[in-house]
Amino acid sequence: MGTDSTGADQRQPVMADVAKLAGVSHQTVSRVLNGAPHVRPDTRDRVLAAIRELDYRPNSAARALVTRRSQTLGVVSFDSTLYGPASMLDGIERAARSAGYFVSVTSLRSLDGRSVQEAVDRLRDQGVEGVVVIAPQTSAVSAVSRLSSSVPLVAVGSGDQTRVPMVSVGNRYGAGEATGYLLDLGHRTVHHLAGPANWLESQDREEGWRLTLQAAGAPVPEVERGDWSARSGYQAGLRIARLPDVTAVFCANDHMALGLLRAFHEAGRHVPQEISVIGFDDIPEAAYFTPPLTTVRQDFGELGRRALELLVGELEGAVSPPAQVQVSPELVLRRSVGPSARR
Amino acid sequence: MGTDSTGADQRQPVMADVAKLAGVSHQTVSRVLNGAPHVRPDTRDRVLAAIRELDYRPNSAARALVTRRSQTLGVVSFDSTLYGPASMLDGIERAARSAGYFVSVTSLRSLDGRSVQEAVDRLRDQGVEGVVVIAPQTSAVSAVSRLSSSVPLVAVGSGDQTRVPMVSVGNRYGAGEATGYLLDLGHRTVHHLAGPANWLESQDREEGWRLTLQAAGAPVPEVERGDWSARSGYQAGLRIARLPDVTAVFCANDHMALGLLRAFHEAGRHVPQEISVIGFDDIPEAAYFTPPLTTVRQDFGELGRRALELLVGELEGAVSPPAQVQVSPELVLRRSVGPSARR
DNA sequence: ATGCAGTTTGTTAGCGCTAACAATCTCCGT
DNA sequence: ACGGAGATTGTTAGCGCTAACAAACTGCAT
Repeated sequence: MGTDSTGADQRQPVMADVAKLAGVSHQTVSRVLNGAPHVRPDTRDRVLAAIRELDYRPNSAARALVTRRSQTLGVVSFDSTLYGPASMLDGIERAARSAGYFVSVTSLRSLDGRSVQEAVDRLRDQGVEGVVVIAPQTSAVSAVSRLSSSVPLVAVGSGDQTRVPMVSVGNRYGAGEATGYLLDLGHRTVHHLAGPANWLESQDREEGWRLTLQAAGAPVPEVERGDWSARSGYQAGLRIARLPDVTAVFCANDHMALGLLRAFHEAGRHVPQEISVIGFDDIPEAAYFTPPLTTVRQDFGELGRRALELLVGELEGAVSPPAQVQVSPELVLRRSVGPSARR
Repeated sequence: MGTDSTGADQRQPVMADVAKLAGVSHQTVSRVLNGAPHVRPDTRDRVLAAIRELDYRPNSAARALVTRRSQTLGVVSFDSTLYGPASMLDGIERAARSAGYFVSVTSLRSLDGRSVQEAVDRLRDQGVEGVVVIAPQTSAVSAVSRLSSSVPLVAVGSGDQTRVPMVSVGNRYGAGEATGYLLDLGHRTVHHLAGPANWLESQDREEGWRLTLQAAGAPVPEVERGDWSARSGYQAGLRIARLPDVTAVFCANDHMALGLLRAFHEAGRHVPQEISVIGFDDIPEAAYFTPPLTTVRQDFGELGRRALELLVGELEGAVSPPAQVQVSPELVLRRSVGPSARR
């Protein structure tokens, strides 16, 4: 580019350029930019005009350097391809934006302690003011609890007492609702297709299911286990379809329920006539499964939003007590459930 | 926190602290950090030891200020809740990380020109070195082309000649493959459930479908249109199920195909015996639909990765020609397709 | 021994911004 | 008309880092 014929060089304008053009000091420009009081209206106008004319953009690095605030939050996500994490990320980003923060993401393949620590460190090195960890696995949660971090941190996912503020869904409650609903329909008991053993969501949902059965005096069948994918649900479904006395299955998520439905269909087991199926999540597609899936709805976006609120509170508010926020799930009735065939 | 008994204050250590501890100048510390040549090994070791001891972290704002490089890239995404955008974002983030960049996201609700411009501006204000726009809509693409931006920019999505480098999937090709496959099976023609009219993906897939029909001399039925959601696919499916002569439908994405399958099931139209259905995307669940969905696979992650490569090339390489990269989709055969019933 | 090339380290000057304080300027009551 | 409280602006000093140059030190050929 070089220097053009007017002699003005092409470099980005800085505050001093604006100041000169407006005939004020750079500090006054700064004051206008930051909405400081005691700037005379016509001065402000001149400054704003100069800013517009030069298309001036404040340098965020310089500002961050002196204010020690980057206006940026970090998110550590796990496989943000999945509907849940993706929705949370979305919720977090939107909430962050409206609170005036940027969001820097980093996505993990595995949630072992080292990876989480690394991710948080990386974000911290970048200068984020706080971090949200989407931490659905026990390993991640314990990693987060142990985290040697000077950055405010909030976890979202399931989970119990940790030192870290946490937002989670009432997984136990939701699982209990689903299980109880099936029992009320006359099913002698309810089978369970659980998620991976090291995920908190799995554990909580399984526990909610188990406690409800026990409270009702129903037998507790052996748990089947998948990895959240439709494929694993399908495989588990083939196994379950061979068991003669199954009349109801509660799946730990909708994707596995989809695979399960597929397997039952292939095995000639009719849903809901012979077997009732309930999922968890209420992904947008669940209503269009064959048959439409009864499921436990959780609002991932809300989860993300709440997590962000917590973090911003910690950042800007005084000292917040390590909070534990719960978002309640809700049973959504569709056609994959019916009364027990064997009364 | 205040000051502890040793008199050392609690503030984050800075380069000067490391320098003092290691008995060198701060510049030498900087050299070690940046891998500059001409540092004696034992000096380097002492510096590294001091860094470890103090748990020193370079201040990224200070570095960015002086180097004019933020090591951060921006991504403008549209509804990152959807599988496609989420996967691309994932691919972009991973590629960025391995190229040494951070990723700052911002997610849009609508892709009109103003929103895109605003998002890019926001990212630019934050100091990103380049931007990837996940821009599947015509409005976004034209917005991007018009963008008054001093930031290197790459678009990912579909789309034709723009001034902006772009990575896209061979939508026309994939749609042609799907349509041709159905024709080869003896279907007199193929109906099409398209996506929103203002999405480039929709347009390209529709065009691929149309051209293939025309090339084969098949009649071109009226297009049905949805909004990508299973719900809209379901509604379109109810309409299509009423048409007597439909034997094959090509859907512009898998979610709509799911809704379509549901509608056909309810209408008593058997897939694939009476009607064949092909989708687009190959989401992980497609293999577990009832029946399993034949679809056109596209590798979203790869798309994201390529986009990032392009951007980094532009950033670090000399001057890159405005490239147009295409990723080829692939037809995946499953049971939702059969020979025409009406020969 | 002496000088010169190359290596290794240190010193200085900003990057563009805000915080803190200093200097003016207003306007009012007296 | 005069003092002072407030409003409005300007000046100075960094934030923590890297770039550019300067200084000191090494080794080896002479």
